[in-house]
Amino acid sequence: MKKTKAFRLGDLQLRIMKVLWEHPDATVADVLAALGPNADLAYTTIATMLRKMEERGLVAHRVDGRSFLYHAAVGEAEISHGMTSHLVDRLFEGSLADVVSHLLTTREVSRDELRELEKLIAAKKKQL
Amino acid sequence: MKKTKAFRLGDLQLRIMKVLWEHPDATVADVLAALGPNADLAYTTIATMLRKMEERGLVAHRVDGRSFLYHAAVGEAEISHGMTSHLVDRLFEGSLADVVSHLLTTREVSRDELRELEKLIAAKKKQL
DNA sequence: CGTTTAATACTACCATAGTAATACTACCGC
DNA sequence: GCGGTAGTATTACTATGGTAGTATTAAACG
Repeated sequence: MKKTKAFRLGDLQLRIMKVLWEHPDATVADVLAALGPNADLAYTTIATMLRKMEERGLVAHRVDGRSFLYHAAVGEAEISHGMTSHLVDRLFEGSLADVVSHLLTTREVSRDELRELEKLIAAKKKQL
Repeated sequence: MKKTKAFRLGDLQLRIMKVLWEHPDATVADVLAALGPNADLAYTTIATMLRKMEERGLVAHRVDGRSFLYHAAVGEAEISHGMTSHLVDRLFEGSLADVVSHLLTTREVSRDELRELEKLIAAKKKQL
């Protein structure tokens, strides 16, 4: 069993994963560019993070000439699921209703969004 | 402004906060006991964590004889909101529908829970 | 060919979370 | 009053995330 512990991703690591999910086979320079100039990071910072993340099994690379082409080694669904479940379990004891209730009371919600939610729930209901 | 950065709580820290929200004015021994014997931690581990958390402004204490009585210095709502928002923003770009959709597809959901969610949404709708 | 240069590798910090042993200290019971 | 004990204080160590400088190497260009 792998048991990647696919939660516990730092902010930068998650941003890098997002880049790799969208652009597989990215070089260090590609990732740095994709993070945008707002994220004022050194080239070597990204390179180091990618190496550390590869150690952890989050990403992998293949060689292309002198360059490494990195790609995500775990899917977005797995990470999302891991991180979300972790939070829901830790903070709301796994109660779905508690999470949604919390979200509805603490965030700005538009009428459109509410309609969207109703649709989601109706669909799920039919599926049961 | 304090800007407590009220997310980024480790697991143990969150468990301690939960204890203090339920039992204010708890001693180190009280917290340790409340965490249960399953959590096999040393007395000094809790004491150290509490001191570190006090440095960060998460908890505070008052003196009672030789003992410190600890209480939470930030509310449960603030922590929940901070942690949840952080995750929703980082992982789902702030989209409520995306979060709920994800929760519905990745977790076991009972018909009762769905009904509960519908009720929550209906209530919110009326409130707008 | 030799030199610039672009790539990775190595090393080194700092911060925070978690964990705990050890040291100090003051009260309480005898 | 003295010693045990119940507290806190100090110190320390591991792991991980973030950040980046320096070293090395190999390719490319003239």
